[in-house]
Amino acid sequence: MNFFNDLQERIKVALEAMIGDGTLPGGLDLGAVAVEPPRDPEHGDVATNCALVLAKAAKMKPRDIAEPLAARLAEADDVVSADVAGPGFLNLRMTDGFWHARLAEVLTGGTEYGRSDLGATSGKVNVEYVSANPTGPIHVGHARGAVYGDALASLLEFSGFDVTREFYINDAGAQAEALARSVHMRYREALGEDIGDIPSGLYPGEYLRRLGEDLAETKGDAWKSAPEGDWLEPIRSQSVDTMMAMVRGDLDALGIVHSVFSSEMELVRAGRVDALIAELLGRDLIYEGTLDPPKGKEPDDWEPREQSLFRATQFGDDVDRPLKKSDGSWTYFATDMAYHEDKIARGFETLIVVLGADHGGYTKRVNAIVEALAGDKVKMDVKLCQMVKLLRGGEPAKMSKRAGQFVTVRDVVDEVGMDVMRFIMLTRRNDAQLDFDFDLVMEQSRENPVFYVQYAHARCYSVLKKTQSAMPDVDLSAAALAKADLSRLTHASELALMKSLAGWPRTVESAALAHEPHRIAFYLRDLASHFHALWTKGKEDGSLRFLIDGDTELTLARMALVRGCMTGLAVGLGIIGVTPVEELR
RNA sequence: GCGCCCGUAGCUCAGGGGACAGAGCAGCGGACUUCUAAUCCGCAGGUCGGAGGUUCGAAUCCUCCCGGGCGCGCCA
Repeated sequence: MNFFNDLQERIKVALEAMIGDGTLPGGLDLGAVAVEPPRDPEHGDVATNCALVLAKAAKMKPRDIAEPLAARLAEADDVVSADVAGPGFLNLRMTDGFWHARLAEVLTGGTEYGRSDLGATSGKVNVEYVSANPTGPIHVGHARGAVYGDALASLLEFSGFDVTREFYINDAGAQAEALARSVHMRYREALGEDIGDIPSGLYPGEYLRRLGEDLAETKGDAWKSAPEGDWLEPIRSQSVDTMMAMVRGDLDALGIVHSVFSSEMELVRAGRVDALIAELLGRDLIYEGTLDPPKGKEPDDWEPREQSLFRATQFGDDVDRPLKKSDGSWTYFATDMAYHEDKIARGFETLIVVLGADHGGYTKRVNAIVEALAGDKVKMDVKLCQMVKLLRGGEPAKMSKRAGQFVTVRDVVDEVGMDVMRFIMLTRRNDAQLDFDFDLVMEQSRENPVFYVQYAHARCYSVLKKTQSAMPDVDLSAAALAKADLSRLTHASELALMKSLAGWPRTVESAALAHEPHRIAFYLRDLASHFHALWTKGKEDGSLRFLIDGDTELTLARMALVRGCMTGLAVGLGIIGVTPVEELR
């Protein structure tokens, strides 16, 4: 369906024919031949650099390759012209009929338009995202990674990859214990004790009060002054479960559902960390050694300590990494090694991990793990999402009503809605910082991309509805419109819209391969722009309106274009999880 | 000190080996009184942070420098 691929095939066939008749020497590598939209639409519809790429190996001037190739390609019925330009580019211009055929594909494709089997042979893909500590509600800072990961997973699925959406629960570390201690304090509080301020290092959030109260109800004062060893584990376990239920609820408010939740604690309990470390010891990838303190930022309490270290430097990391804390428990890194080993054992061939930018320093480490465990058999891609700056009235929004609290995803979704939250999070590349302006995102104007795109979709819906009531007898279903006489669509603005729609499969493919779902959001804004332009043309020139009294045939052709556009918008919005609304309030 | 990310129009950002570097906002000038008003068109705006290098060709790849962000054992 990606017509650039089809044309690439045609060009290769033509090149091979030229090799066959001696115009070109044999043995050329056609792999570097690119077929893509020219930067400047004035140059044509499709451009290829093949003459430039092949010139050296063929020992020919680019033009001597491009001109006979152009002559061959120009013979095709759907090619208007094939011109050699600039240093040796070959530009193709396609007939209107070619674009009409693309529009028909949109209509017959429907919600599947642009779906491909691109990833069918790539093996299983694991997308791990959010993976927030189960110690409280989801913070707005997590939302970007959540939306990014979710949209990326959808994008990959749409492109034929076998995708698993995974959440890693960090329930075995010090944070989970701090949660348990915090809940224990709330429990004592519920029993009437004056606990004063929650000590630093513990979680002061009000949301833990309820857990303390529940404990007081079920346990009475049994754990009130009992030693920590009696209650730490049961409270940890129970609190993590409660927090995870809350986290899932928060994610649900964002329209995000993971299919696999992996528990760090379960890996530890199943002995997976010990087993892996034994294996790595056997491979001499773990040794006893002492680390130097980091230069330039030496911690005050640094004590040289001989400990077990993983030879991460053999796999591109900057230093070897410790496996045990001084209290004997595993470091985060040690259990994460076991977690990645587990993912690999489950048969994933591509691992994508979405992290906040503040975890950037972890990238090399996790790459080192995967390389050590799977070599180049498993591809690892750590995606960092930069921070989101919340703005209100141009000023930084208050991140806290009071110290210790934070803006939750739930708060923001309640205020602006899921669609706005999701779309805005994809209006920047993941590695660029993002401003989230509460005033702007609620505005109904062109400046607000969510509104702009949804408005285009609503306009499509509206004009179809209007036409149906004006012409009750016509069939405006996609299947019927695909058979309309599309040759009536000849205006430059109509063709521009069809070309934009025809570019969708290529956009999806490239976004999927690059792991960049923001390209979908940018595409949608561009598609919407073409539609709005055509709409306004109809206001300036009555003959360009979609609904033409007395010319049912033309009206049907234009309805096909409108429905095609609506389909394109809906499919794209679907991938990023935004509702294609039928009307605006 | 070291590592990673970023530096593109006044502002916010696309483009990540190809042709004259694009869009939105802000500025200026127009169109549209409606198939839902919030839409559209045009003008103006640039040493792609700087300097070298690779290449037929560099905003894009490499090296160094400058500037900003993040991180740098027993947090995750």
